[in-house]
Amino acid sequence: MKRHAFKKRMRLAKNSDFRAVLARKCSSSNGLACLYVAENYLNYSRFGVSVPKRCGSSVFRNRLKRLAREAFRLEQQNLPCGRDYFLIFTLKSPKKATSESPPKCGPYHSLTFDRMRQWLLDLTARAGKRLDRIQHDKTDGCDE
RNA sequence: UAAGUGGGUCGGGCGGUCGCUGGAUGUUUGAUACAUCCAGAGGAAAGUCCGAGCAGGACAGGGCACGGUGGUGGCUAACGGCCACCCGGAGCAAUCCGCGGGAAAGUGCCACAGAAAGGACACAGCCGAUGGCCUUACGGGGCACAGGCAAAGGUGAAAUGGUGCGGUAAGAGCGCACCGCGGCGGCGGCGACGACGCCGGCAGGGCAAACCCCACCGCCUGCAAAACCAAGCAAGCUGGUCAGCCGGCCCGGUCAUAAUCCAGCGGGUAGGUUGCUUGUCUGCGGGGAAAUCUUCAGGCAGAGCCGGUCGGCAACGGCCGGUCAAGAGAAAUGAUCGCCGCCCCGAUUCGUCGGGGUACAGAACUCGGCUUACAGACCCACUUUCUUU
RNA sequence: UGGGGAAUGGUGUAAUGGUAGCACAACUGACUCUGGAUCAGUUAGUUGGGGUUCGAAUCCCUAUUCCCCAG
Repeated sequence: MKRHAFKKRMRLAKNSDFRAVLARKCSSSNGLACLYVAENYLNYSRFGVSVPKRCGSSVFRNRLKRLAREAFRLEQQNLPCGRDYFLIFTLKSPKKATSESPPKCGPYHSLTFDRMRQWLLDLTARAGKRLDRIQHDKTDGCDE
């Protein structure tokens, strides 16, 4: 039976952890969210989410975080091990509902769990590829 | 039957799979991991508009300043909250709305318009009965000198009570009727106040959500408060001692004569535990060397909730019984699937089928309120109208 | 989380309770062969909802949005 646990130690918790991931400067984006990757040299991966206030109400921001964590929990077997991931939601949610547009037509509100899973796979693949390339260049540089 | 008013309750349900947080037990480890059991968001958790608890300010006192409240009586730990009543306004009514003390303590403002916005009757004006002067055909006529008057003044939100009749030279509460207003008296009410009777012909405009006055209340800061542990930097510089602190001022109080004090600069950490989620006692058991910690069971105390009963119009209070106790910390309370509810749309062989929707919103020290947001569902009481009896 | 403050044309800002003003921008016209500059004119405003007042940008209540500070 597969384990799909997402324990406390697999979360990015401290401010220094988040700063370290951002300082690695290896990211990919699809216009709605942005994923940063860094090596952590552990035998498991860690994950953190940041949802700015402009994305919506508190309830909705909570839902975004839960969806992202759930996607990571179910997909972590297919991801390379020993890395820190930091997902940032970047897009601004539409303001108060006008008579023209109902309030729940933003790009995030039509988001389902399956699409979030697709996002995560896509972003992690692209960012991982970049990380590999940076690593390769660096080791080459060190060899010289 | 239709329309409406007020109050209250709920705010999807069941099951499968995979997960998260806290606690207990068991196995285990260098940190830990795994298994079982139990518990795990709301009526507004929200806004942060008030009031308390709690913590600190060395003591936590008084006055001033400043701020808040503002009909009366009650409830409450307290409140700007709640209940009942009074007054004013809206509505046919149920009912709703009102920061609703003082303008005769003082100051200020009242633009434009208007004679005038509070100072007189100054301006403009009316009359000139009475007295005076002139004239006369002796019937009277004229002048506006004395004097009388406050009605009328294109205004304005507001103009020295209003309407009507009488009255007069012209007028006027000058007189009368009704309405308004003020004072007095006893009566009803705890009181705000009310109704009645008598008297007064009428005081003297509005604004206090302008300053202010009166009454009452309020020390200040806030769990990122505060305490402890660990790590780490520095042990330096400047100023003070008649100081400094009690956050504005005074009284009063306190530490205290010089560092191990205070303030500022510089430097360094920004990790953990407690606070923190009912409290306390007893019993059995478990951990620990001990202090002590803790599961479970029972009792007690509570400002939680529900039901009953008593007092009260009610808010609320007393008694009895039952029930429930979330505790995260880059921040848990979830994701997905199936079935069933409810609403809408389209088909319908009236058996159903398909599609869509199911609100507002997420605890952060804890309570009592207020305000704001909200798909829908249900209950109770009442008012008006229609129909029937 | 706690504290403090603000909201005025598209933008930046003034206004003792009494006609909402100024500058830039936009538009129109004049000047010019055309554009710029200049001149003349126009449009467009007190964050929403209540209340006090004869009358609120201003005073009071309430909601919304934004900004600053502490750590």
